[in-house]
Amino acid sequence: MATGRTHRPATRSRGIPEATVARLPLYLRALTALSERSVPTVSSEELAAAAGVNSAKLRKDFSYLGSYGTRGVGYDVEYLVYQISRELGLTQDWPVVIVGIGNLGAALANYGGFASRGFRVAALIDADPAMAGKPVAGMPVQHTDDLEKIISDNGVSIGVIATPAGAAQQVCDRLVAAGVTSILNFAPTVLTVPDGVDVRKVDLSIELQILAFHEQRKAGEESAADADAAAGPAVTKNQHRKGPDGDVPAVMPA
Amino acid sequence: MATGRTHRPATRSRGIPEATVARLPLYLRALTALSERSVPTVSSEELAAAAGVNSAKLRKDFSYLGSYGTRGVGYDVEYLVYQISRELGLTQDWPVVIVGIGNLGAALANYGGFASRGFRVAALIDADPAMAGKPVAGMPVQHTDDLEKIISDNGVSIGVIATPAGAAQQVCDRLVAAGVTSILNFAPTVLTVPDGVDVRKVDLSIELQILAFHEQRKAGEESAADADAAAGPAVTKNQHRKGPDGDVPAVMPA
DNA sequence: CCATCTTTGTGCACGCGTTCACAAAGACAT
DNA sequence: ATGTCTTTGTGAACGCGTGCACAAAGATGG
Repeated sequence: MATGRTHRPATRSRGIPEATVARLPLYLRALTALSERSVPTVSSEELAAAAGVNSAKLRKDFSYLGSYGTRGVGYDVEYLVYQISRELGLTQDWPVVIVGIGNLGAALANYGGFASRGFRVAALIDADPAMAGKPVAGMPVQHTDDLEKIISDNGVSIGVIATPAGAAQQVCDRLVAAGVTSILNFAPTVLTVPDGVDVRKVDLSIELQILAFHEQRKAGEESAADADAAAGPAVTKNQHRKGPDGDVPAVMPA
Repeated sequence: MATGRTHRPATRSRGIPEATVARLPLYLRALTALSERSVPTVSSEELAAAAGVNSAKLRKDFSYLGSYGTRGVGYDVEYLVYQISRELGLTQDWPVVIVGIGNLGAALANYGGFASRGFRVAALIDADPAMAGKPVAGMPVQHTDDLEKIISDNGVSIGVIATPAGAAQQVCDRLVAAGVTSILNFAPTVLTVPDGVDVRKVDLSIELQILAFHEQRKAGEESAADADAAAGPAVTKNQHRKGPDGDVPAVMPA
């Protein structure tokens, strides 16, 4: 017995499944596009195609929000845009700070998608004194020393971490201590946060590695038996069977 | 209908669950850190803590790869690093191209995490003639016209799309036609690709919106006051009907 | 007003992923 | 060698997410 049970049943979403929440922005984007083209109504089938999901899934997702459709007709685009926006909390303004104004941080600061939908970059923060005052995306970079004051003055509750991995946890701790309760982490590290703080991570390296896995698998299927020719000492350890896979693992580095 | 999209029942991983594959890079990172500190072995409990996952989950994940641990001791760090690397296909070199060298594309080009682990930026491609030849991350940007040639000359099978949303599908089509079978998409669009092509998307805006949802929920729990009748226009489902187009729907919030 | 047609909303079944809990396996001390 | 102790590997239960398939709801036309 190692640790006591601090079992949280995850986030108690107001009845809306997490998987559904993750798709709402997708629907919202598709709906916004329709709205701009002045399309009045849309069927679940059409909208699902535009969002790249199954239509049954879409209908079930919407059912968690309430009954906003009209049978025989479909969904009112404008109405749905509003409902989803409200559900996602996009009808209010969310000031965010970006910490770590390197290449990525600067790119994020310039990213239009931020401001487009309820999010406003309240401040850019960097630890490098040479960056202080320097304008990025039409906004002066501020020094990390003022982090706490910036957070509290602007009522920031969402922070974006784009620092090197080594600084991420420290920055995270300061953000949380200053009152930030949601963090979007671009640094390749596992962040530890107290209960009640949400962390989402975006990791370019991980995404690429997942792609590489599938890519390797695809390559291995077409021309089977050519990538395993690597030499290596025979290992008595792996006498396990791996199922129907014809893979022959037998290599181990010293 | 226009798109006859065949929906994939996910990828048919050769026995290794997709969820496990997605965690392997996480384990690999933690193991690499241990390796650099010359730690010889690690228990599932320790490694799980470092990777931020449940230890039982980690053991089950590893069980899909084979029996690489020693009971009573743990896992050999070096051995596991190698096994996971091999499983992910990181023992070989993956040339990638980045298309769309704006702020984000440039940031990606400079991102160290790319080159660190089997991935090599083979080329930077942009549609802007003014960018052509300009060095970014010590590498000259090439024009979109040469995309097909670049792909085939370098044997690129992984492409990164960092273009504006409007250009993404077109770029995607050209990449796929040229032989790319894995795409990492940063453009806020749903990409349609033929069977056999993997697409992973990274969407900053979506991540923020998901955070906003939880943030709103957190705020709403503390001060349960305005949830429904907030700023919503007085429109009910049945009354709401947009007449003939021309009228501006009055459903949008401030 | 009734029939028909379209599309939503959802009950249900199934499969995947997660977690628990424990037996088996090996290290280590005596 | 034998017993004890640690840690793995996994069977089994459970819960969530997905997709099918269909009844209910409403529009539309006669």
